[in-house]
Amino acid sequence: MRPHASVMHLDLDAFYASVEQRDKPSLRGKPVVVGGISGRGVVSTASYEARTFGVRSAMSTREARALCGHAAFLYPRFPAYKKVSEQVFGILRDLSPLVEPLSLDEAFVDLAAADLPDLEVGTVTETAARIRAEVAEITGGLTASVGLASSKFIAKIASDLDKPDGLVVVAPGTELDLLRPMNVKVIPGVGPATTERLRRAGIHTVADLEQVSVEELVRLVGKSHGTNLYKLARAQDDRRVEPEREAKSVSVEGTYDTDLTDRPLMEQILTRQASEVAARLKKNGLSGRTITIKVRLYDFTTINRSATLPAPTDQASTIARLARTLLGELFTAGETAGGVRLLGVGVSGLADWIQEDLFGEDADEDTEPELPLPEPSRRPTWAAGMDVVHAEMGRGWVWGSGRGVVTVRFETAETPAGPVRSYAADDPDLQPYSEP
DNA sequence: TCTGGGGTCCTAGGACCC
DNA sequence: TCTGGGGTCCTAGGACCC
Repeated sequence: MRPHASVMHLDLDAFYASVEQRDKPSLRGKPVVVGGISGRGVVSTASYEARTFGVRSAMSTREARALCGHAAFLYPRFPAYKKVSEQVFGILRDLSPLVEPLSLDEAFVDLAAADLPDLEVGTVTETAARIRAEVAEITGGLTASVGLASSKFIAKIASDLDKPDGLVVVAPGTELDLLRPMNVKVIPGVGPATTERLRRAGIHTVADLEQVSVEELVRLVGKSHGTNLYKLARAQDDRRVEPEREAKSVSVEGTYDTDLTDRPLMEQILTRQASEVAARLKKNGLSGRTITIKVRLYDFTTINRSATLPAPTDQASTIARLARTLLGELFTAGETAGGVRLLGVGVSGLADWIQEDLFGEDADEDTEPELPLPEPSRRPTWAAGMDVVHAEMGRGWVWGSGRGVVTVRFETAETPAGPVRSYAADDPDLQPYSEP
């Protein structure tokens, strides 16, 4: 714990949905749900208007539709979110060299490393207010909620207290007053399983937790978690803001609308996923020794099987071959019999170097025949939400599609709400649009 | 048609080495 | 005729986060 409220936590409000409302003027003020739209999809982000109907992140899209059928259901547009995220991180890095990203929409910033006259409450509060204004300015109106406190733990809790568009400063010395009445669930790392264990021990609030000895907590939830909880219940947190964190694994997985049972098809899927993993490894100059496959069965039980190579690889063919072997072992053991809903491949044990290819063999020749694959929650060619451009009407986005017809609304962030038109799905005048 | 995808960290047991 | 102990690597599974 520091003597000043110099740790800032910033969180962009309903991030994906807010970017959609910015870029789709007709959706401003309306319920918007971004996520997997197809059979087994879940909600990534709901706009605040959709939240009033009870829609929440991680809820199945099916349930979200039942709660708020008139919402706009959109596929995520990651390139757009990434661009906004980079703009915001630019602002944060101009403020301090110590910025720790937690995701596209969330970061810690160490104000003690910023160029500020002092770290008094007034100064850091003004700084945070300025940053929030800059974020709104550069992103075209997106709001951020910010927490300022003497530690990461309290800053994170603070940013949540006045969402959306909030700014909360926890004055040094007042941390425990804030914390004690709160439910243990507010502690990051305390999820459903831990909450239940603590509940059975009669521990509900942080104040309850504070009464429990380390020994007892370790007995309840394990050594590492127990000692952490003991400290956090006392607001003891001296974790640093870490600007660079190295990746530890790279993986690709997909959930299929109908369960998979066909082994050759599953091998094809693994092979394609292995190529994606290899491409991402190469792009980042990484390679890894441990190949893991992940298989989620029809009943949601999850199986991982891994094997470790003598030397790291970034070769699609090597990853794919091993992945198929691991899958074969599951088939032999009869574990896939009931059907598989999710299949994935990952590489861990990463090194940021690649062993010299001493024998000049290999050169990844993926000559596997391309078979049609069921896409994970197969994206229609015209996915709801995607950007398009029409030869005469200009830019717009896909409102919906089906039965050979695409309906488009012609508007962008810079226009007023625009008109809706429908076209044949194969109309050559209509094309997907991507940022130049 | 309940339950995504990309991660991180922890635990626990067995192999193996000194 | 008794049954070390520490350390590291590997595998599998689970909890959790956004």
